[in-house]
Amino acid sequence: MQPVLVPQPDGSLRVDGRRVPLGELPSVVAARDAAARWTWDDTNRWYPGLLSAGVRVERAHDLRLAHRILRSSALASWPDPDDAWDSLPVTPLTAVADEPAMLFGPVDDAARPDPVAELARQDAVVAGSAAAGRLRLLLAAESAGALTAVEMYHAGLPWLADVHDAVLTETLGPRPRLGERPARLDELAQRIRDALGAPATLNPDSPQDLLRAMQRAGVGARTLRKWELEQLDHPVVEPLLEYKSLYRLLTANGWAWLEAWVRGGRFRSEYVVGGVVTGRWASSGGGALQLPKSVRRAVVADPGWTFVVADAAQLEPRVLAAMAGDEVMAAAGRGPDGRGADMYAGIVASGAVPTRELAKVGMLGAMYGGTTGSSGQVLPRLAKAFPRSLAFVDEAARAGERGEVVTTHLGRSSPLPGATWHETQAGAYQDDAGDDDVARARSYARSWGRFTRNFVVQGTAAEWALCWLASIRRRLWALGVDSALPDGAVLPPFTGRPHLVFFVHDEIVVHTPSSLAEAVAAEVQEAAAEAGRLLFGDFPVAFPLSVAIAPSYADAK
DNA sequence: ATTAAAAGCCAC
DNA sequence: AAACGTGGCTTTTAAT
Repeated sequence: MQPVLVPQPDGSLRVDGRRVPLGELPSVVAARDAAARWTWDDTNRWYPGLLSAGVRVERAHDLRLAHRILRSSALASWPDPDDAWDSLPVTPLTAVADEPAMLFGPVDDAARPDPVAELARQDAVVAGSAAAGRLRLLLAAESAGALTAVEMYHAGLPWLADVHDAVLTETLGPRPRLGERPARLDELAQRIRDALGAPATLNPDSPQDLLRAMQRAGVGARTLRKWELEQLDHPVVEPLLEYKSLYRLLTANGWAWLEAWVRGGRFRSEYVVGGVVTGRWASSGGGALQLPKSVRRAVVADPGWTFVVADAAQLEPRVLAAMAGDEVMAAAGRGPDGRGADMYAGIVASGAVPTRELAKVGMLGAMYGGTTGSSGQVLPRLAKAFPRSLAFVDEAARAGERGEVVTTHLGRSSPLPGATWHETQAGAYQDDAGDDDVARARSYARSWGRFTRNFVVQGTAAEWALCWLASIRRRLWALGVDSALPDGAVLPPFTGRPHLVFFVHDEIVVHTPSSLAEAVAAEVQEAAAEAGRLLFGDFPVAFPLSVAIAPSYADAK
């Protein structure tokens, strides 16, 4: 049930006691029953090659990812000092997929630690935990996430380069020759110079030059931040803000981006599972997690296909309510029919605060540690209406201020503050400590408290999202039908079935044959309910989604 | 010439 | 209104 891939010195693998030449791995995997949990050092190292060979894996155990969680979890006690598993690098997907000869990467790496021993060690650590069930769920979800991330890279996000190019041309003007400024930016640069009475040599791309020119013109700006410029009353503000906005589009998602990251009608950015301390995913290359709304028009489904786009509404406050056991706040998120409604509207309906906007900034402030402005002002009212949730995040913040570890619902623990932090705290208790030493220590402590306050919520929301993803992935596969080509050949994974193509923290995009879109939408809904049950059992918290079916990502929002 | 930091904006 | 969490990425500018 749990075959382990053990790299051998001769470049082959040992699986279930049998020697398997690398080239035979796909057929060995394909021959096993679907319940097998494939256990390996690094999903990124083995799974891309399997997918390329047309073999999908249902379940996996990623030893590297599991190790990272267990090593620092406060819900487990790890028996050994640091070893090779603590510094095992993740295999970059680009290294595996770009080079067919490297389908599985090099295997004869003597430094690779023993996966069989590591699995036994991890099993023992989990079994010895008082929260073994939660940890098992977390490890399973993390590993399923690793499979999903590789599959999304394999499939890619459908991307029409000509639509992207049209967006750029409409906004910036036609693509200029190398080193030249697009027409629209050029006009704005001239308007900026005119408004400042600056010479033609003024380059708005140089913050130094620009700020100096603005000071000479008496604009009164101290920085070039957008929000600060918006406060000013000067003719340069409007063209400058426009320039900055277009410049951003050009440099971050312009023609160069298009050429670098879009190939064959697909955008591929590598997801880094667990790449954020809280357990959120990071991404590498192309900035998948910051795709600006302006270019999402280019995300267009294949002919005959469409997208199901879903995002979890107010995920973090719902997660907070559930982990804090706050029935009152959970009720505010269930709505009149009990199936889930706008949580901020529910908070208003409860009488705690007068407007939705205040409910929103107040809850965000509670989860981020905000103290100023309208957010700070409504906190006392929220604390009175929802004492359990507010006390929960406050306790996480206090633990952080004391330099302690906090832990998510399933058992991912925060790191400890570094040496500088401790030195600063110690500095406040020196005999010769001045007011500034004490203030700095307090500021550092508060800052770490904001981190731990947010960690428990963001981290548990990431766990919910992992379970959601895993459930969607499994349901889509079960829903799918194997498409056969006219000659009877079966299409490889994901070329004929609905599949995940995008994920950002609390939002997913499924690329699906149009005929299955409604069924996919229903499964995505079911998966959200399942994720809630997996994490919080019978606790009555709702996780409603907003779901849209549209052939373009931009139209789904 | 190369690297690192700083500033700023994008996403959630 | 502008301090209040997690990141990636690009450019300019300073440092080596």
